[in-house]
Amino acid sequence: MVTIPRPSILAACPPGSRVHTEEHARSLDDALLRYGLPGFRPGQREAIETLLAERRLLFIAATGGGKSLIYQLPAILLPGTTLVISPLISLMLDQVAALERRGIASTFIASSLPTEELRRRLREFAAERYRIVFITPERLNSPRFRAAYQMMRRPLVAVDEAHCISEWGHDFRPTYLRIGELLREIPPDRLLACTATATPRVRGEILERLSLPADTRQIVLGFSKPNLALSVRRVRSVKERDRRVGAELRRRLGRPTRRTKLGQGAMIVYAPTRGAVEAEARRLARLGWACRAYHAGLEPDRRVAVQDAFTAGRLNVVVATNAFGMGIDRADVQGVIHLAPPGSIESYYQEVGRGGRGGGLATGLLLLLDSDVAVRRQMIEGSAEPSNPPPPSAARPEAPRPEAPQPAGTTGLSSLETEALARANLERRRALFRDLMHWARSRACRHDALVRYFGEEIDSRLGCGRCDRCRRPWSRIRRAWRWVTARALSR
DNA sequence: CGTACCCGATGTGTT
Repeated sequence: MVTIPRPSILAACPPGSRVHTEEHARSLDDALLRYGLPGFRPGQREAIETLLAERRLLFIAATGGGKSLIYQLPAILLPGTTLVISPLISLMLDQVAALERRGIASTFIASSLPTEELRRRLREFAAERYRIVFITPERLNSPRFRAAYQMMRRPLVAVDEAHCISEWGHDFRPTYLRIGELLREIPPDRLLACTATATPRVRGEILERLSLPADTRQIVLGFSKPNLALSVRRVRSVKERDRRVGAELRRRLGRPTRRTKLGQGAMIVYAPTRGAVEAEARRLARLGWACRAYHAGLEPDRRVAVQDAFTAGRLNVVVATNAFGMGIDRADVQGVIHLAPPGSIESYYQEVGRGGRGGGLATGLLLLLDSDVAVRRQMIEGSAEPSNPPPPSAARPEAPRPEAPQPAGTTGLSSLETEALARANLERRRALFRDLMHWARSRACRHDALVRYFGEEIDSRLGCGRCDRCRRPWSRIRRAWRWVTARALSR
C-alpha cells in the first residue's frame, strides 16, 4: 500500500475566504437564481456551504440528486476557473451542453478534439475565459495543461464519479489513483469529490487517494430506492434463462412492438460479454422487440446512435455490457435484467439504478445460471494477471516491441511491488464478487441489504415489501408479526 | 474475458 504522508493538497487560502457570513448566504441564493433554479433541494445548500467554508467535501447522492449543482454554483461564485474531472468524454459533452443552455462559459479539453481546436481551448483556458472546464484525470499528466493551470487561479477542483478512483484506478485506468499526487504542484483552493455509490470503505479510499484528511466532511444523501422491486432467480439452463427474460419483458412492456415512444416504458438487459450481448439482442429482435446491442466493440458512431435512439424513445430494449450506463438519462426505464451477475454490489446497484428514475415502479431481475457465474469468476481471475497481459502473438506479429518488462516511465515500482499490487487487487475483486453472491443468496430484504451495504442505518425492519424476499409468504407473516409486536410495545 | 483515456512512433499519400 502506497500511502501519501502529505496532509492536504489544498492550497493555503486567505483566512477571510473561510468565513461564512449572512452575506455569503444571500449570495448563494442570488447565484441560484442567476443559475435559473427557484430553490435548493435537500442537502444541496448544506453541501455548498460546507465546501465553501471547509474547502473540502465528499458528496454522495443518488443520480438525480443534484450533484452537479454542488460544483457549478461555487464555480459561478468564485473567481477563476473550476476544473471538473470526469471519466468519460461523452459525460463532459452532456455537461457542457447543459451549462451552455444556462449561459455559463464552459468547455472540455480532451483528445477527441482536432489539434487546432485543442490548442485554441487551451489558450482560452489559460486566459481564464471559462468558468468551468471539464477534463479527464489523464489530462493532469499533460505538461502543457499543467503549465497553463499553474499560472491560473484555482478556486475548485471537482472529481465527478469519484467511485472510479476505487473501481477503475487499480487496473483499468491507473491515473485515477494518482489524481491527488498530480494535483500536488497545482493545488486548488477547494476540492470536491462526488459520486452516487460508495461504501464507507470506498469513501475512505477516495479521501486517501485525493490526499484529503480522513475527517473531511461527508454528506451522504442516501442510497434507498424504494421504487425498485428487486429479485434474484436461480435458473437451471439457458432455455430457462431465456424464458424468464421474455416473461419479464412482457410483464413490464406488454407485447413486443417495434413502434415505441418515450414514456411507454423501456428495459435494459445486461449481459456479461460482447458475444452474449450480440446473441441476446438477436434473439430478442427475432421475438419482435425494438431492441439493439450496445458494447464497446461497436463503431463509435453506432454507439452514439444506439444510445440516442434509446434516450429518445425510439428503442425500448437495449442489450448491453457494462459499457452502457453512465450518462444514460431516461425516466421511464421500467426494469433492468441481468443475464449474469456483475462483479460487485456497487456495479449492480449502479446498473439496476438506471431503472425507475422517473419515480415509477421498476423491477430489477438478476438471473443466476451456474455457467454465467463461472464466466464472471473467470473474468475476475483473468483480469488481475501481472499488469496488462500482452495480446496473443498472432495479434501484431510485425511490431517488434523493445524488451521492456516494466513500463517504468510513470511508476517507479519494482516487479515485486507490481506483483504484490496485482495480487491485492485480485483479492479485492474476489471479495467484491463474494459480497454480491452473498447478497444474492441472503434471505434478507434485497433493498434493505443493499442500503445497509452502503453503510446506511435502517431503523425499520419491515423490509421494502416489494422484493422477492419480502414477498415470500413466511416473510409477510413475520413482517406482520413484527408490526403487531412493535405496536404493542409502543403503547 | 469488460470498462477508456492518452497524443506519439510510424507509415502513406499529397502538393
